[in-house]
Amino acid sequence: MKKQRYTLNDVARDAGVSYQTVSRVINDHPSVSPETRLRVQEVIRTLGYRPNKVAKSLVASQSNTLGILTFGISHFGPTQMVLNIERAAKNLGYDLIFSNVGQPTYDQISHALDSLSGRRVDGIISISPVVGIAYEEMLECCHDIPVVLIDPQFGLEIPSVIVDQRYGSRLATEHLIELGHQRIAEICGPLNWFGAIARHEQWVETVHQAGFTPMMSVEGDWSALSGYEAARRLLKEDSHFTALVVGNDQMALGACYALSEHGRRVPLDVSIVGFDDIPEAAFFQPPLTTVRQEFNQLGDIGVRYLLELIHNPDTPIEQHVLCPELVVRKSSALP
Amino acid sequence: MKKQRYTLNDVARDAGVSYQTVSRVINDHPSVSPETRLRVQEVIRTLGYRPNKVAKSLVASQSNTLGILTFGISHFGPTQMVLNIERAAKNLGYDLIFSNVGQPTYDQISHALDSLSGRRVDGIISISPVVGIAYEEMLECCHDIPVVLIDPQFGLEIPSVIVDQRYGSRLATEHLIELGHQRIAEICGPLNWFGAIARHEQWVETVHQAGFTPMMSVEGDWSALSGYEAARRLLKEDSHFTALVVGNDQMALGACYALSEHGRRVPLDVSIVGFDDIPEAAFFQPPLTTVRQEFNQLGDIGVRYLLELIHNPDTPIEQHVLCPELVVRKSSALP
DNA sequence: AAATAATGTGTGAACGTTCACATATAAGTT
DNA sequence: AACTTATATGTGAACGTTCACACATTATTT
Repeated sequence: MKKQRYTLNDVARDAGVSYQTVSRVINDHPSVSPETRLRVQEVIRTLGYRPNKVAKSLVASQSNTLGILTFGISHFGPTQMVLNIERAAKNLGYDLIFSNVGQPTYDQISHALDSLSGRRVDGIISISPVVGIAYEEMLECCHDIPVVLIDPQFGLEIPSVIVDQRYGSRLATEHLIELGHQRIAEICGPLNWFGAIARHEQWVETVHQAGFTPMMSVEGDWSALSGYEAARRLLKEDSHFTALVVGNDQMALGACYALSEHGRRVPLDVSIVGFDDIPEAAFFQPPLTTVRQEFNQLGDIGVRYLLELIHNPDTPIEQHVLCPELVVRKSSALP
Repeated sequence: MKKQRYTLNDVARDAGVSYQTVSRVINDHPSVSPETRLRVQEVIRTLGYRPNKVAKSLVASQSNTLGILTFGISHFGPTQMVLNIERAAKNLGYDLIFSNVGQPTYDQISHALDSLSGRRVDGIISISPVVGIAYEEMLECCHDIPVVLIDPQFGLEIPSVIVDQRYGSRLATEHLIELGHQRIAEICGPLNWFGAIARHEQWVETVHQAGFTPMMSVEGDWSALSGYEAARRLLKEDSHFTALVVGNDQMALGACYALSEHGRRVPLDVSIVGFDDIPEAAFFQPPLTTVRQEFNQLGDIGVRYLLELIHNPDTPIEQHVLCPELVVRKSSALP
């Protein structure tokens, strides 16, 4: 009943050669005569034989598999990156084992890494924008498997790819200041995210540098709902702002809604700048001025870097930095 | 330099037992004396030994791995499902190999399936809302690996989990008709998606059943941009509609934008109903009336069903059907 | 003509596990 | 005292590959 899985030996028997010859055919080894090669290929086709990659991995002690570790991919950025990483990996002959971690606790992370390490992945790419465990502890769990971090803390001596969040935040805030805004409030992302911290700190700094005082800042969780609630709190407690820097586009949407609920028009009464440039941002009402991050590139570069590390352990450790860019639309205007 | 990977034998040597005993300790086999067990566990800890799952898979000819096949997860639904499937699988001790297929062509799909099958995944869960290859061909590629389809065509004798799209579409259209709308247009999803087809057909049917004639229908690609463009075409070519059924929430956002650009107010001049209930939909302006789909449940049920099929091949083949539900907000009103 | 090189093919071992046994000791039963 | 049963441990084989060789055969050089 159960359909038999064929092996090298089955093919070898049918083709009248040894298993080694079949192996050579599969791996495109040159020293096989054209006739034999053809005959073997024919048998492979008729039998529907597929090489067992598990066995291959065992003997080669490399799996042609990459592990990807994420900390919640419900957000736009991580999702995009997972997709791009998968594509980049597939193009280079690697499969992807996907592991998401609900809470960035030591236990959960080390368990996930153990699992990947047990599967003998050749490398791990970790989308770790969250304050979780120290990189050293992470490496500990991975033993000698190379790891590339995406979007971790800025300035670490770790193989990683990051977006210059401070630069992006400065772009957003300076844009508002140049328009003439002086009373700028903020809705920031969860402050256990490196990116959220960096943007928040830079917002404070940029406002100060312009000679003004930062107004109130409320923390959201990236969701539109939290943006809505944050904006309501802002309106209640420190409502004289004329501009609002928001940690991502979804929260900006929620904030817009809260503002219009209170009769504050965007951008006439309040200017708003978001972050990410999700595809929908251009169709918000009004279309959202935002800071674009090239998530696709992040993923691509990350995979490429990881493969370099795998194939040559002496690849220098560095932090690839990408620059975000300001996209001006209609949600920001003169005060 | 290269850190040695330890094996059963290394642990056995250090603990002064045979490799088999170590194996027993790892697999919680009962017949190991408490002292020996403790001693072995101690050695495992100090050595930092991790069992090689590749070797285990080889001998057990099962990998504790599930393959997940997607056809573009940039959309909200698939993304949610991948996350949930991963969580459900992890809870049950399975890892996930993630494979995304750019274009649903036979070559790409069969290549992806070959790859999964070569990795000896125990089962495959395919988020296949797209007219791709026939299920029979798919099974062909998978040999005897169980497959569960998520969101495929309705009414097939295939292990699958689907949302009753026709029911959802009827909900949306009837809601508009009950409000008094007679001239209802549509922006549908790409018509190579089963869900888009079902919703479209049901829209036509429901409008007819009410005694009216369906107005123009334009096809989008699920993106807000395509919704915008579709609405503009609608406004240009058949503009007397008072209501609009849109294939998903993103396109609805784009459509709203196009309408307000043309001075048509939502819902005063045109009512709009979307699909999906993405978390942002409640914060559109106006908040979007939409049909909610429980993507989380889809994933959960899919995994559970797949595992049943894996453990008991005689599990009856069925199509789990989930019902969507209408969420009425402010984008729909009396004409 | 003999020595060397290139080509095609086959053999044994290894990768790190688990499975099916075999064995040894201790404990319980007739 | 002799048989059965239970417990704890060890041994050989197997999973399906690849690697490092060894061995023919043919082609090329000296």
